[in-house]
Amino acid sequence: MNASESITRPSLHIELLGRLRDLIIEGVLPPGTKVPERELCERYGVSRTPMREALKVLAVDGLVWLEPNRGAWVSKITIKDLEEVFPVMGALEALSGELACEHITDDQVNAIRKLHLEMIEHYKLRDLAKYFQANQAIHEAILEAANNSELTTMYRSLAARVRRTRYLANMTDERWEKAVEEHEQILSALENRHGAELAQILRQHLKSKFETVRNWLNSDQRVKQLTE
Amino acid sequence: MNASESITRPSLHIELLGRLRDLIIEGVLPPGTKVPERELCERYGVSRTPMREALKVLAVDGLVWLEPNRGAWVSKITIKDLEEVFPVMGALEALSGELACEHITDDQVNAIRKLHLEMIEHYKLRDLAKYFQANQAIHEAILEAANNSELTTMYRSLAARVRRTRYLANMTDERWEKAVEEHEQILSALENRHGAELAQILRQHLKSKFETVRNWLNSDQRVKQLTE
DNA sequence: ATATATAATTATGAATTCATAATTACGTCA
DNA sequence: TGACGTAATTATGAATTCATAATTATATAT
Repeated sequence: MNASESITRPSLHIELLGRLRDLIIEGVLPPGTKVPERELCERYGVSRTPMREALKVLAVDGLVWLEPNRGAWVSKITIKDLEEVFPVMGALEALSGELACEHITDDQVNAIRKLHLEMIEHYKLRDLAKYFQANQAIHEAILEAANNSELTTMYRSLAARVRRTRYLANMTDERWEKAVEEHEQILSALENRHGAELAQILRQHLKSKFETVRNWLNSDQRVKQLTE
Repeated sequence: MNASESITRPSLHIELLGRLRDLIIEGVLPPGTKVPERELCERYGVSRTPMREALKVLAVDGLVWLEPNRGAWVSKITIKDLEEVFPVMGALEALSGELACEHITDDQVNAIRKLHLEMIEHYKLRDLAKYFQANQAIHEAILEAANNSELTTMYRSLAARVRRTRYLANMTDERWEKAVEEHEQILSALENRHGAELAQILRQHLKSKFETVRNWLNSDQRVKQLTE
């Protein structure tokens, strides 16, 4: 018997996990705020049990902070946190580049090239939101090509935490241009299956991104918003 | 007011998390077995609520598998899983080497040298258990010197999963000798703060380890034990 | 008015309860 | 005997309840 077709309703805490993660990543629940447990339970029509199970998982993921007997709080993002997260993300991204070059098919390269060209269009039109979307899709496609689910899980978990910094608003024209140039190199390395080179570029690419985030975090109002 | 001294009792699910993790890593609960929820609740004198919270967290960690409406099962380890885990561990270990070389103090190097010499003694006496213990302590010390809590968390989570393969029994004399040689290089690179070199050695070191594990997994009875 | 002590309220952590799904035991019939 | 269907049992998922910790409101004294 093959169990792959068996009908399984996902449990409530798994469903909630997705919703809560989105609320935090999208910034609906901003860093530093208390997670309104009762309110969320009412909103999603569930009892506290699955909600609290989901919160425990999010705590391990680093998106919320559990204060014993005082409830759950949305994690703040400090510069120190990012200084720790980025090198790890860099290592994972470099690995994803290496593995992608080993496994990637021509079809997958073509798909990425298509995304790349779309991204360039968005860049030319200075459509930051769409640029960002295409950008993210490219990195996801490389991850997909790397074909390593452990890597994917870990990378996504870190990416989610960085994403909610919404650093994009702080992207300078100069930085943007550089990012696009780096993406040309990324595509080229992928096309030629130059794993080591791609790893190196992706690391550099992420380092530049970190600088953007760092600048963003250093601007006064942002520091307030995220760390108070 | 400084909250650093405030008294906080850890919640039950956190306590349980540690106990359960140990039970799985130590092999008391072998891969593929059902997690005896009721039994464990009685054993630790807790209700099902915190126990189930802990299981949800372990599921995210990859140590247990939750089958909807059928309970929790200790995750099996397949060769395919390890083929995914090892490259990721390699990348993380390489990073830990790089970062350690940037930050490590002379005291820390001395401590590692001491551990290294102890390890060599255990090797000469062919005391596998003690050798393994010292070995693990060295890798932990490098991780400590890297001074990156994100990295530490991720590395430990993967290391725990690999550790429970108990591959050591399968270590050949030849392999053991090679491992010791690699450790000489590790110490030397650390002493000289050669980050890139250390990263490279650690990656190689882990790759050899993977080969040992792979051989171990390929021996018939082990495959049965872990995957049936 | 401000600080402190006490009471009322609310939120949290965890046990318990309950509905339902899954499993096992039993009985029937070929 | 063994395949099938049904009943009894057990386990699971989630809601509810309950004891206690934390917070807020109120009262008292300086």
